[in-house]
Amino acid sequence: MRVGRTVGTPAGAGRAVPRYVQIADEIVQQIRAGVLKAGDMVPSESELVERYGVAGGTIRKAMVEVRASGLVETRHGKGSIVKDRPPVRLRSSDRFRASHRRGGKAAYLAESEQSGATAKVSVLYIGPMEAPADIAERLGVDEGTQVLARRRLYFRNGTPVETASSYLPWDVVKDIPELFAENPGPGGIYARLEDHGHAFTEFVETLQARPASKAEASELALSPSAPVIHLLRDAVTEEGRVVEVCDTLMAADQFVFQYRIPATD
Amino acid sequence: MRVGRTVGTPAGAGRAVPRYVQIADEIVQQIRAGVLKAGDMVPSESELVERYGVAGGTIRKAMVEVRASGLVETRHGKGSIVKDRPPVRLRSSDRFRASHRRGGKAAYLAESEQSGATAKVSVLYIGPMEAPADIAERLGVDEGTQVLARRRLYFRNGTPVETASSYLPWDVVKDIPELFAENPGPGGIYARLEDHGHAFTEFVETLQARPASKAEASELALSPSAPVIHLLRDAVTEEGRVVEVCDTLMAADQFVFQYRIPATD
DNA sequence: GAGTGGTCTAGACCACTGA
DNA sequence: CAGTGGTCTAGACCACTCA
Repeated sequence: MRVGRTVGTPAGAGRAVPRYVQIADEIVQQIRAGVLKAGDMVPSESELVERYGVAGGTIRKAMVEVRASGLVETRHGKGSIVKDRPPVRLRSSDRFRASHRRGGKAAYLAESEQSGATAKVSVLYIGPMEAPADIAERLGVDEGTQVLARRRLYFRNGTPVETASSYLPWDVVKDIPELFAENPGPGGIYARLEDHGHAFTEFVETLQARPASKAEASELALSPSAPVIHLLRDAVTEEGRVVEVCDTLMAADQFVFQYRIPATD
Repeated sequence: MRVGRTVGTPAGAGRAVPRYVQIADEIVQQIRAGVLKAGDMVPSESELVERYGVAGGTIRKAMVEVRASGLVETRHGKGSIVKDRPPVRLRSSDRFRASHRRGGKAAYLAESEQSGATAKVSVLYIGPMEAPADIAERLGVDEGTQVLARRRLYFRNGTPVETASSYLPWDVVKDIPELFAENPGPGGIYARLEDHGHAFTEFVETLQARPASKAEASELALSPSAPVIHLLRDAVTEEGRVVEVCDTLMAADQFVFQYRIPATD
């Protein structure tokens, strides 16, 4: 099949930056400049083919780039829509201050109020579960031991931004009925644990950033391989016991993390 | 042009998972399983075309996926090589313990020793610089004010993993000649600052993950849009003054962060 | 059912690498 | 120079969305 480069510009020719990158940049610029506003539809691929006078595959690659910028969300039979600019949320280590719990605010809602965004929590599952290996190790129990799992999905302005799974040893939770409820009451589950004599000394958070898997991307409505933050938090009591492990996965573009590290020994 | 689906499996047909994803997964599995070891070349694209009996474009897309996994590095006229598995480095907030500084170890080398990897630091620039806006704000000086900048590039096993830029107000550094040296001596620059009466109360770290820009990707030898961690650290003294801001950019696949958060108020 | 994105093919031409 | 990855085309067929 004799094609393409008989007419027009040379294919991979003396051009430094590929055509599809140029096109992607132009589209991204239009969004940043406000020519395309949040909620607007990006022109359809066939329309872009016409406008730029290139083949469909080229537009296709350009749109992959545009999606990678995170400014756009594409849905199959519909098209691409310019996303609301994610007003990032500060996730401060201060959210674990004991006074917040005594003040009756759960960490999540306490923060959302500050930034003035609509927050929603959807409970996916609360109940017994066999502890996965990594969680079991952190809780100091054997793999497969029954623990209480609390899986939630957090929304912000209607879009899912975070999945969180808490795991607690059964002997810790069995006498605390609130921990089996969707809403554990003022101050959240940490406040309930404190009510029952579990005094915390520290929380240990471990984070890692990596590209989202396909499954994670669809759950958080991200473009595949957009960065996500995987965070594991151990809640440690005075006895040195880990009474909760919280495993959360976040859309990286939605969060900024802040930690205050005491300089004294 | 009548094509493809006259023979073999249907194109986008009743198949749930696209062929290129299947192929990508197979290749990734081979790497994870050790069939392809670190340093091995992945078969060339034309070889894969033959082996899987698909068109070049399909293999091409599969390889994009494989690259996104971060297990492979592709170079133009050469091919794709299986990367050394990044032995991730734990970046613990404990590295700022005062006892480490008094013990004479700089934070970076103190940690590298633990994990037994070859570390190298390359100094890119040490000298005066006009403070960029965000840095100036954190230091509490006007934008454009002269500050001391210390730009370094950190290597691990020969590959660059982190760029770090420290900024210090000029009045703080002008009497501390060690801060102008490539090697500021035992305990690093924080130890020198303490020697000169700057007692630290805390360090505040702010992190965000995002895809690397093209420029950052090339500086850190990453595939473009691989995730990076952008970390800003303020060093706060007893007087409440920020005497250093450290701006670092890290290849996300090389680091795990750990923070201990005191539960008491 | 018209329109949109998603997958795939077959083939051309280019740029880079290394013997 | 031969071999490899990178860009591009033109066109087919599919699945999803929505009126």
